[in-house]
Amino acid sequence: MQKDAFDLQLFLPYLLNQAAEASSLGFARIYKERYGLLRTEWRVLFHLGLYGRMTARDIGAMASIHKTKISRAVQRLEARRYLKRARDDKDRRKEHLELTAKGREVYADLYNEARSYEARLLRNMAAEDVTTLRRLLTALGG
Amino acid sequence: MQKDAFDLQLFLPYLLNQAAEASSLGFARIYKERYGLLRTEWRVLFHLGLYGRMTARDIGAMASIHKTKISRAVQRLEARRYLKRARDDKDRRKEHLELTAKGREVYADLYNEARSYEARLLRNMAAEDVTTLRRLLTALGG
DNA sequence: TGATAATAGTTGTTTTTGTAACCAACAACG
DNA sequence: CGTTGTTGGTTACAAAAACAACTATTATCA
Repeated sequence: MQKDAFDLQLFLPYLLNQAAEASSLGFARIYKERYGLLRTEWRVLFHLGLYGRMTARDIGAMASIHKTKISRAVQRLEARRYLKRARDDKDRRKEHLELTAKGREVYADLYNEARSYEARLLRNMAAEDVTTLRRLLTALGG
Repeated sequence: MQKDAFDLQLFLPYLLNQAAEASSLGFARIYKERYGLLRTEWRVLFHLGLYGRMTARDIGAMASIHKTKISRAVQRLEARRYLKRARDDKDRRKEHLELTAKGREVYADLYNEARSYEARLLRNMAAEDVTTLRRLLTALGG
């Protein structure tokens, strides 16, 4: 039919999804079981933990997450006292989000988990391959 | 704090998810808009198109899709007359699934779309990198 | 055999997500 | 100003996914 065979297992969007799902699973179990967090909540938490005070809009733009998802994640994180909101005085539409002490604790714990989890994931991969992988994924997904 | 900085954008599960989502989007639009298919439906269709007659269980095992998702995808594909079911005579729990002529047409069309879509995705990537990428993703996600 | 467990697949219910409509505050421009 | 458009964020409703419980059939093994 065609000279180079097409295998679904090699189709890039499919392959990426499989790899993403498989490699997210273990970490998801941690933040889910330990803190009852959802995927978007973990992401918002990490954005605030890593980059400090920012608005919902900025997180959305940076992570390509829809604003409704962020809105709900922020609500739940606030309900657990992981973050607090502060309206911007200049532009009263904006809300600056910031982790509380409790939120920073959770973040610090998950941060360590993330690092060791990733180390386990990449345990058997050559350092050069890891670099290449990151570069290519960034090109595809940025 | 720590010697090698941790950037969320480089955290592998995150990066993989971003790349997977971004690279699935365009193809999803095609099967969605053109045929009203859902993600799992497209996947089931492709399994049957590529590998021929198989059972729901086998598809699930091969693609790591939960059986309830497959069950519902099969229902919808059957309702559209894209596939037909046949009970196994030896083991009457099993159902062999097979594409109809109509299903094969849709498959053939999407097959071509998948190939050209992937080609566009990889347009700017060196052939060697593509090989490496597939190898690494397979190692992560298989 | 017959009781127990395992397998293939379906159905029902609850969570999450996606989409659209919405409100309030600000911007632009006549 | 004031009308029109845009932006940041929330809410409501519909679509989809996750999870658990279920039926029917076959396998296991005392």
